[in-house]
Amino acid sequence: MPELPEVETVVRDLRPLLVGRVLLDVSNGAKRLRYPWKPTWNRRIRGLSVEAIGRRAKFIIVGLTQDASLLIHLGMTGQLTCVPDDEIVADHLHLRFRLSGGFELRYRDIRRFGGVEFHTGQASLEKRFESVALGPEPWLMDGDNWVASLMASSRAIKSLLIDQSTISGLGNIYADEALHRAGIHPARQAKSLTRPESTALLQAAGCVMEEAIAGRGTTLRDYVGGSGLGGTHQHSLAVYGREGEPCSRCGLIIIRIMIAGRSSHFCPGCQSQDIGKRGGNRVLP
DNA sequence: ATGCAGTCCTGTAAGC
DNA sequence: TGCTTACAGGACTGCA
Repeated sequence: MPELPEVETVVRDLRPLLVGRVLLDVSNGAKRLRYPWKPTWNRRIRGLSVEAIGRRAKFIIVGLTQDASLLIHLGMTGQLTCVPDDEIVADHLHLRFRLSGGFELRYRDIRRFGGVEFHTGQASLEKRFESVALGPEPWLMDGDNWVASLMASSRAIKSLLIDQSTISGLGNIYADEALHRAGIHPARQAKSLTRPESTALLQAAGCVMEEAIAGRGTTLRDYVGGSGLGGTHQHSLAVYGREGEPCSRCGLIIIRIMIAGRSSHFCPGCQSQDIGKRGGNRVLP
């Protein structure tokens, strides 16, 4: 399930493989994606070449000549890879962009929660981003604005962390990891956090993401990077997916509860329900 | 306005 | 063994 670190890894992998290549053609499968590719785009991409590749939150932006771009979201199981065009074709492959030099940019997505869009002009792209109302990424979030957002919300802090309009890039895995690192119980009301706790949580979110990027992301099920290689950060997770195992910091057994319809993993020792208790203002390695 | 539950989708695993 | 059911969750819709 690609969150910010996985998307960043895909971008970094693809950059040397993709930049400078010309889009020759595209073929798309019959199954409808959440963000569907329109057949009218087929001829419009022909002859455009890749100038840059970047990322905003969990969206990948492939910058093309003539001010055009591809906007890609991987959803839950999306895979964007650049491979030689004779590479074996796997199931659930939805889009194949034929590239110069005998390569293909492939979009594969088992559960079809993602997709690829074509945009022309900066305005079209900006309008698209406005419609999803993305908050800042953790390391760009202003501390005072962050504290204010938390103080204004009676929601569970876990629910706020995965809400892309408040802060972008975190999903279920890294939200659980950030809460554990900051010593905050996921069910705490956002407005119950003290200022030091809020600040520690923001810092923890940034650290967790940076470490995950360094490990090429977390491969639990379907995620692979842009060259098809998986991540290694699953070996470094402190709480996510570790229900019933002892906490590496205090030894208590990690618990899983449901918050806002999502699994939330936490350590009852390190993450107290009580305000300011048990290391709420610490950021530990 | 706010926040929750439901929806989409398929593969995997648990349970009977 | 073979079926049914639950679960995984990013982003969106609809409802209270």
